[in-house]
Amino acid sequence: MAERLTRSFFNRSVHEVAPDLIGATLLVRGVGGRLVEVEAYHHTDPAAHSFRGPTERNAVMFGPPGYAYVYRSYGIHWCLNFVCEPKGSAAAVLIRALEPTAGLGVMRRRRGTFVERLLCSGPGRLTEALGITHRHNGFALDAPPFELFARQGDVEVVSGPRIGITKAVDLPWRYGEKGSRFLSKPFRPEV
DNA sequence: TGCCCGATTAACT
DNA sequence: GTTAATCGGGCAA
Repeated sequence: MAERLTRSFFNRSVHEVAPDLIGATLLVRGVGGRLVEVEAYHHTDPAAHSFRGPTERNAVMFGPPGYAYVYRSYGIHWCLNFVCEPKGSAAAVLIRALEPTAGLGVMRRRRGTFVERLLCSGPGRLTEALGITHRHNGFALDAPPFELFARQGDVEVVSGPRIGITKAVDLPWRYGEKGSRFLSKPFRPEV
């Protein structure tokens, strides 16, 4: 079995952690799969929730690494982040897509679709499929209901601009598995 | 208190 | 390609 990711895994630069998460396995109560797409955010980054300092919503981002930051998006969806870097950096990785490997039936029921590639291909879809809500905000990532396992074998990681933001749009802080069918959007082919 | 808008998605044309 | 759904956060007043 793959090695479990501990909190020390997250106590590094968000730009080291983000690509290292590609290919790792995330389970929530046994439901989940291989991460194929994430984005990095940092307090010096105008697109980050933490850019303007701590607030009630983003408090977890300012805490220690290895915890889940969950926020409401567009009044409709939940989005899951992993807090990174030493306490105070206010850096986090947005979990955008995964390749389903466990609990497919549960995910289909929660999502209301049988199309496998639409189960977890997008941050809002992923949280719906895994049953993640605001209740998970502030939870440790190395304790139930979360389980995280390091990737096994080689994974080809590509990067590019982040999706759905209007500030710092050119920073290539989106990371994903090259060629995965489970990305929320394809990466622009390298020149 | 009021107003604008967003780390999205699905259903349209 | 365009747009409605839906609502809390953050900031101006």
